[in-house]
Amino acid sequence: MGGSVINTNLFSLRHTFESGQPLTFFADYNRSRNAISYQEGNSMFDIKMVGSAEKGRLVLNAGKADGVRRRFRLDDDMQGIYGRINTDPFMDRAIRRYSGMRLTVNDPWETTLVFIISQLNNLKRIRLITRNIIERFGTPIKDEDGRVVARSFPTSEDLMEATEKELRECNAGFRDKYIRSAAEYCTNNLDLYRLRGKSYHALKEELMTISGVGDKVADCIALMGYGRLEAFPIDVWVKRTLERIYFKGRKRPVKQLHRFVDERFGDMKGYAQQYIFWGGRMMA
DNA sequence: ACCCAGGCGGGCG
DNA sequence: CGCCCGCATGGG
Repeated sequence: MGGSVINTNLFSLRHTFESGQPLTFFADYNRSRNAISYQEGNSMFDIKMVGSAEKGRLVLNAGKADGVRRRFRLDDDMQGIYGRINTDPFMDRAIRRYSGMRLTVNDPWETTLVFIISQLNNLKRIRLITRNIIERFGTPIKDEDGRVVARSFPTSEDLMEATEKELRECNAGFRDKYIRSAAEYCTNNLDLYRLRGKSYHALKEELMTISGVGDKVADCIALMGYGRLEAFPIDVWVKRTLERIYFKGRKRPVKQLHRFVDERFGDMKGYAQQYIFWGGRMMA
């Protein structure tokens, strides 16, 4: 069952959960309990955070500790990462305010689906659509009495049976065809789980062969589905924030922004992006 | 009414 | 290559 405890340094369950990453679209976070629960495969996770973000502990009522360590990147050296990306007053402020916010490690297919849904969309609707799809196509998980207590995230194979009409009913909108096509393609043509060893650029190239996955979404998948910290997805928020903080509010082509962050944040770009994304939204 | 959201594919020059 | 357009849907 559970019962285990993980000691944490510079980890905030709340900021991690509220920062718009794939897990946050289907896990349930209770702010007053400072606890989350979610389904992963056949296992249920129920995790409560105690103590401060600087030094705290995670109490697992359900779920395995090693999986939690990996999912929340608890072995990352945040002190070192902050030292690397805290390059200016804006970053300093974002790091202070969201101290302990981690990148999460998510399943490649889940991440792919979520970020296909994310295009031209907002966090609230991404969450709605994701939940609808899980509810409709996820495999039911039952208790001893046969009652459905949860549903697992639908695999690509599960989603091959989804019609465009059904996906529209999940509020997917024009993304229905991308979802269908990705489900089939990732079942029959591209095994996402075999891409883990590839270089960042090779990985991106493979991901972009999926219809509905372009440069930005591929970066999101690389970062949050494969843990590639070299990835720096630039969405409208990140673009605006970079321009505001580093270019006096002048519009800059995405290509130039990529060169800028490559130089500035180096191999910790991915973490920098998460703080710029969330800090830029919340501290505008 | 209009604009926007963790963009992408396709068509055109 | 780059540019421009349409795309569903709900909220401000």
